[in-house]
Amino acid sequence: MPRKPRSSKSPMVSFSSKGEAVSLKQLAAHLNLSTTTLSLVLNDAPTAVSIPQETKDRIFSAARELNYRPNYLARSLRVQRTHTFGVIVPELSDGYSSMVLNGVEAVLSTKGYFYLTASHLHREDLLVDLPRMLAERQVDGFIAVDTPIRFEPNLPTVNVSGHENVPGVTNVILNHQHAAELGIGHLYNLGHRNIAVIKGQEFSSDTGVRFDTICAAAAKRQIPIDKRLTIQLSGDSPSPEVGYLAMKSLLATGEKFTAVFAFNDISAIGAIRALEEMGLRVPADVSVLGFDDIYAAAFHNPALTTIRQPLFEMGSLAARTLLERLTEGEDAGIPEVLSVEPTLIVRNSTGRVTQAG
Amino acid sequence: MPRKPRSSKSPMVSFSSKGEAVSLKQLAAHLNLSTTTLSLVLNDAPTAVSIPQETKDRIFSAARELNYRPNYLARSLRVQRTHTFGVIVPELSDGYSSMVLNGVEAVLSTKGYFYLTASHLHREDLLVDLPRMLAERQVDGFIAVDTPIRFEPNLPTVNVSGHENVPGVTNVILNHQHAAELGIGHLYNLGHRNIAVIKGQEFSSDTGVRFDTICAAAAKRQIPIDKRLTIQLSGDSPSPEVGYLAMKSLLATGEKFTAVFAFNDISAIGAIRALEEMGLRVPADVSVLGFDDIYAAAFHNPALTTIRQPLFEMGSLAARTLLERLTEGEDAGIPEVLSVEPTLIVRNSTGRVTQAG
DNA sequence: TCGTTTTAGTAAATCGTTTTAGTAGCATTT
DNA sequence: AAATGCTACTAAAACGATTTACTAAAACGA
Repeated sequence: MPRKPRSSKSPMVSFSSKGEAVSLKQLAAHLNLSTTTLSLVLNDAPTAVSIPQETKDRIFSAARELNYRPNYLARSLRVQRTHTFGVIVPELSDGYSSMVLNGVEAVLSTKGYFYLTASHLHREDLLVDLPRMLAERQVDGFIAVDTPIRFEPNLPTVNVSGHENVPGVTNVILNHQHAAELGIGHLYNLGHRNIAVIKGQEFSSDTGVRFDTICAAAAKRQIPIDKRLTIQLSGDSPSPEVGYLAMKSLLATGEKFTAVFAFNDISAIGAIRALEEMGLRVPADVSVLGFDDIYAAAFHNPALTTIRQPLFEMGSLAARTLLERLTEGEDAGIPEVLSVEPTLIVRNSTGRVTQAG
Repeated sequence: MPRKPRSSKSPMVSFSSKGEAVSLKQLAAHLNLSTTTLSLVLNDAPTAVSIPQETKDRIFSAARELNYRPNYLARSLRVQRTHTFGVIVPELSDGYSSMVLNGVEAVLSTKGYFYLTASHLHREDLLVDLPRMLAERQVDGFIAVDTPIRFEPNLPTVNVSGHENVPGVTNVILNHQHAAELGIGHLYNLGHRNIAVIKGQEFSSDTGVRFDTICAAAAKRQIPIDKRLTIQLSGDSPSPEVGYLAMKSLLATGEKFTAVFAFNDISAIGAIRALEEMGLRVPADVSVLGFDDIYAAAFHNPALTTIRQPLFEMGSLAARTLLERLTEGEDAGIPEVLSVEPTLIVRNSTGRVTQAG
């Protein structure tokens, strides 16, 4: 039985080779085949073995000629998978998130995945709304970066630098104890005994462990961290200013110290600025130790000695883990914690202690 | 005619309040209403005036109770709009792109839009493949950042720092002439007459204009840029190293100069490192002028004098423009060029010339 | 009382795919 | 000659919304 005439589309060459998108249905009409056949052939489905090569070639060349582009929306709706992740970060331009994202993207791009980015800016409302909105867009999973989990993780989730123990969430974390050992050990070996510590902002998920492990490493060496030499960052600007202000206020107390263990490179840079403004040279008078090893660290003046976090690797590990959880299924149990190792990078912002503080 | 029995779903209270997603169909069955009615009410369609408030309330509260979440995929497929943009950048962690993205996101998040990010890494294949893949995912438009357009822009496109004249593409660009005037003017006023220039990498879209406008501004002041004092960045690392290497090789030539106009802050920082390694003080012996005003610029040592590009604003302008092109329709004609103004930020890396170079 | 309008909805088509369950025709067994 | 198996396909039902084009009943107007 002949199909009902399709408004005479078939014989026309119709679409210009560089024209608008043509749908599978149009392509099928053009070829006098069913969309079923086209779909099977184009996706190289197992069933397609019975389709003769000649037909396949016809389909392929027509697809090329009419510039057929599958509509991912329709496909995703049908197969219930979007090949898209939702990535939630505090902020984009802090140097930290973008390094992690780089690692995420390096992995995803090789697997045909894309990701939607959303910044929560430390706002509680966004911490619950963004995941919901991303879920409505049917992302296959979440990657959170330094972000508290304020949502029911009913989708596979990996949190980079997450310290909460949420069922269903895999945490990718630095070996903080090792990091503290490296940092305090380095300063200790240089002769420092009065070490100031710049704590992270309250909202940063690393703040707690970072400080605790540093205190433990110091106590272990009989040089407990003095409360009066501890100062906390405040304000959520991603600029060194927060470190600058923190150091200013520490200096104002008049307490003596020969070294500073900063929460991150950004605040270390700010702290150095404050120290130099007071006429203190780095590292001659005060050593400053950073954390993270962002690009700027190596080229700061003085070049920053720092504890390197492998941010790119943490991002790619997060992405690989999420992909695995998706393809392997969760039956095998989901990993709770994946740990990566820090490295001490010695540059010029730390030095041997000269006179007692 | 009664609908065929639906495996007895209707009377059960079924889904737990915090359960899996329920579809509109299920919600409708639960309420003994049609999906049509629900859709009209939930979307507050004009037709819904005839639905009594009582029914509306029933729908709203059931939606809340059963935790109804519209499936954006299905909706987008139907309405042919995804409220999603594709954003194409060279690389994420160069400090530049992420600032622009920040601006983009600030605007999009208030409008219910999301975006997919893709990095082309200056690879020709990705420059043509990524836009196609994003188009298959039915993005509503493109925002490109410092990216050559290697695709038929059959979707509304805005290019930040684009200098090609592609029909259908709106370019958001800095007023380069003004920028060059500010920079050269500043150095000239400080007494500099022998100014070295660090050109950008070949792949950067600003490289050409930046250099030409600088030369023009210098020529206008009778101090034409000497070819032997011009050096070009090479390599696509986003670290200051490229600037360091460039300055090293310039210094190796033995040519004399009292100031350097760098392509951007990153390369300025690298150049300063190279200069200081040679025992030249900045700014006492050589002034260094940066470009962009990334976060690190203010806290570098010495703090960078630089030409500020309003990157955040460029991103948000791009996003606003794209949204407008979408809602207004293209009938009114599309803007070809939107220009933003640079600012001179004077800090400590430039100073009055002391002895003739 | 008859015709019209309003009210309160609904059935079915649609978006562009994938996938399940066939089927018609031919060749090969038994 | 009936049964079986292959080959080369296809019809129709998903996926989960939106939207067009209705309709039955009630209210209203003359």
